[in-house]
Amino acid sequence: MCDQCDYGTLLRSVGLSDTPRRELVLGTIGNHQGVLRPSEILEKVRRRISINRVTLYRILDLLVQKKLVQRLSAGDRTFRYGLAGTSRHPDHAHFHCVHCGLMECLDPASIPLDLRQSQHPQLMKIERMEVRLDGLCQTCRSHPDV
Amino acid sequence: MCDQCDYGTLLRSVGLSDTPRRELVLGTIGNHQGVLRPSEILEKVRRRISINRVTLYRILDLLVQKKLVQRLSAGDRTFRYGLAGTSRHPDHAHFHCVHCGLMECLDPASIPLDLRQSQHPQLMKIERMEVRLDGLCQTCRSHPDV
DNA sequence: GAAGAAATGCAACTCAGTTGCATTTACTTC
DNA sequence: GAAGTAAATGCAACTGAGTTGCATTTCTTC
Repeated sequence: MCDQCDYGTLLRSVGLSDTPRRELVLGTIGNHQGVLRPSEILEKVRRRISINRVTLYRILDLLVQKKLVQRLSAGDRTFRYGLAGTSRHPDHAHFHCVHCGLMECLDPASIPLDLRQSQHPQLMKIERMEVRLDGLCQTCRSHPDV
Repeated sequence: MCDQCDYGTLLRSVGLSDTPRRELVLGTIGNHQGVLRPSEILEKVRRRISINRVTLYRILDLLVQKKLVQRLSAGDRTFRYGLAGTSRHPDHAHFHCVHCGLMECLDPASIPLDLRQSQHPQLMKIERMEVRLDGLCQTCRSHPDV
C-alpha cells in the first residue's frame, strides 16, 4: 500500500526485532494493494526466502497483535490480511468478490468507518469495526461464464 | 427474532418443502435473538429431534441460498446464522464479543446499512453489506478475570 | 565462545465444513 | 395400495486452514 514505509523500522517501533521473514511478510502485505490470504502471502514470500507455513501464521499473529496488520473476514473460511489503519492509511471498508474471492480496499472516503457516528448502547466496549461489501468484481461481472 | 413467523409457510414460499428438520432449524434461528453458530443450532435442534451434522449444514446452505437466512462472519473461524433481512426485520449490523464469542444484533436504526448511501465506483456489482463491531460485551467487560 | 533467549522448522493434531455414496422418506402414477 | 422415482437424511471419510508441542537454529549478551 505504501512504498515509502520502512518495514524494518515499523517492526522495531512496536518492539519486534526485524528478522528477514517478518520484514518480508510485512512488506508483502504492505506493498500489495488489497488484502491477502495466508496462502498468497506464503507464495510471495517464498519467492524470496524459504519459510515454514507455521512461521507465517505466527508472524501474522504477532503483526495483528501489535496492530501493524489487521485480520479481515471475507465471508469465506480464510482470513485476509492488510496493513492496519494509520493516519496515513485510514481504515476503510473492503469489497469481496463472491465469485473469484478477490478482496480489495475501498476508498476510505466512500464509506467512512467512524465509530463516533454510531450511537449503539455503550454497554459494550467497541474496539473496531469491519465493513465488507460482497458482490461481483468488474472482471467476474463481464465474464459470467468462468 | 419473531414468534409470529410461520416457518413452514416461509419455507414453502421459497419453494422448499417443509420437513421437520428444516422447520426446526429455521425456527431455532428465527426465535433466537442474536445469531448462532452451527454447533449451537445443532444442540438446540437435537433437543427436539435427531439430526445429523451434515444435514444441518445442508439445510443451512439451502436457507442461505433461498435468502431466508444470512451467513455472517464473526471474525473467527465459525460462521453465524441469523434470519435474513426483510421489511419486517431490516438488515442491521452485529456486535461480536472477542472474548466470549457472543454475537448479537444491533438496533437497525443505530447503524443503517443502506447501500445507496455509499458512493463506491459502480464497476462492481454490490449484493450485500456486512457490518460488524468487535469489542467486549457487557458481561466480559465487568468480569475481566474470566 | 558459552549460556540463555528468541525465532524458526517439523510433525501431528484440531475443528469446521464438505463429498460421495448408502439408506430412508415422501411423492407420483398406475 | 404397490411400484417406481425423486427428495431428504445419514454415515464415513476427507479437506483445508489454522494450532500445538517440541526440536533445532539463530541471535544476544556477557
